[in-house]
Amino acid sequence: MEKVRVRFAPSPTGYLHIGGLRTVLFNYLFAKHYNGDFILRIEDTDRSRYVEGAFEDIKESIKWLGITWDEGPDAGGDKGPYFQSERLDFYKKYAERLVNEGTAYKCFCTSERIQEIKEKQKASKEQIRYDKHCRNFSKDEVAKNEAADLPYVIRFKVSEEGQTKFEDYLRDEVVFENAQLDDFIILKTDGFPTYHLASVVDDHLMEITHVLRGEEWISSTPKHVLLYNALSFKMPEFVHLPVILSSKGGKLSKRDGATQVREFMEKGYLAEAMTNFLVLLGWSLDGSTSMFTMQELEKVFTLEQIGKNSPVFDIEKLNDYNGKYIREKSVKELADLCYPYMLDAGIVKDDTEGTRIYFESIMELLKERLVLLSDVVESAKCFFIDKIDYEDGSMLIPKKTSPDQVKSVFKLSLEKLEHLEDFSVENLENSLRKLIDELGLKAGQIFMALRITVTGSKVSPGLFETMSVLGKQRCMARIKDALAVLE
RNA sequence: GUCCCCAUCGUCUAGCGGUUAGGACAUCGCCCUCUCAAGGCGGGAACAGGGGUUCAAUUCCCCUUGGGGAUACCA
Repeated sequence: MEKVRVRFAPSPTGYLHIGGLRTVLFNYLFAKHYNGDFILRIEDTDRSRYVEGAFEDIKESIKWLGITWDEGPDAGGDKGPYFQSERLDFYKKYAERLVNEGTAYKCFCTSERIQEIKEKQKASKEQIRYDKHCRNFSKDEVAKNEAADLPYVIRFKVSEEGQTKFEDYLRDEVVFENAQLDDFIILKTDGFPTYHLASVVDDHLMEITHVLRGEEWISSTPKHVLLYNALSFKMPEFVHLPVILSSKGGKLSKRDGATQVREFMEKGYLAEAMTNFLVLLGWSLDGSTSMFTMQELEKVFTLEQIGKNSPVFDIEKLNDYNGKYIREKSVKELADLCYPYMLDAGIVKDDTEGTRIYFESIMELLKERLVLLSDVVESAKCFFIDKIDYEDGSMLIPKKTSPDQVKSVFKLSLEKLEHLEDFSVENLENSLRKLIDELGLKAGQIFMALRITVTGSKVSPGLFETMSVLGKQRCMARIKDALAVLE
């Protein structure tokens, strides 16, 4: 088997979409599985849609998963350049060759004229397509237009009969009637190629063996096939990956929440979770294995197990993965990952060793409870703030408990804690449980009152663990504060 | 409208003619328990419909329906 060479060819017209990242993953895994090359090529042939920063974002998003490209921007390679805007001569050469051979022609129609016929066709409910006005110009007519310096595009001359077919790896033969195809443009007025020409020429020149791309390309593949044949290029294997759908129907869009890779990074999704989630969107090993490392995936990933139905993006599942991978991290790793969120939120101001150590002890408690790294801000806040707002104090009184009972518990707790030298989880639990026994109260209620006192929330890690981490000073101060509010 | 693709629990999927149709997420119940998680145990939940082919169809073929995609001098 010849060496596998695949490419991911994004256009820098926006930040990388989550669906694009999946395409990257599939390409990469396929290449690595067969010891092949993964190439990154930038399809910047639409100057009007260029978005500043998109190129950087695409690179960063890919690298986030730990994926690198063997050839492409920054990596180099002997099939470059890897920006299509720097390869204009190639496209021009091939376009002209097609014109000379009579399989393409110059079209001098103005966009106004095209617009006009389109509207007419729309009104009479005809198929919308080019009317082939310039298709059969005589040499003289063409020469006259050229002499007049009229701007032109180059169109591919599609046969009016017959069919164009190709093999798609996932769905066998796909057939299109040529009559359905338009005389599509391959070179624009500005001398830039359209996607069709550019990708075919580049895939050939870069010796791409397999084209793994989104399913939305199926309907333009016959155009590519026509080009491959006209240019006598060897056809790559086509693998059209089903697109990721929204749970609300249709393509994944902003209305579904995050769609850009960047947003997931910022919210604190782990690359491991994203990789796992994404690879299982349309691929499965055996229907039961659900956690893979990148290395394992490289070993087991093959095309045979790719499904052909469009999967729905299920954020719940991604969240589940994220929680699982968070729990697999060491406390140290997790603390490093979470600390920037604390800094960003302004909850911790410094990055001293002391704060770090304190933060790690907090992470020990939060580890089991985080879904997103960014959740740390809300959960860890109470460990850093100076005062907790108890409002009018009513939040401190659990159901079926009187204010007096709470007050006496607080007072007695203070006494007990005062004498507690070692604020260990064990000591805290022993002494507080003993206190409740002595008073003949229900543990749940009292612990809840203390929890709210100490954390300001009804939800927290274990009370004794939390108090132990907070330390004697803070706990006592907060109970005193709470007591003051109740008095 | 036209063309193309797809079709197993709510979701991701296993299944590649004969299975009590399996797993995961979500959901529900129970256990653990100071709340919330995590964890453990258990429950409900699917072959879109109709024709064929076959001794036998979830599985192969056709139609219908449903969903998706494409219809640009965008990729």
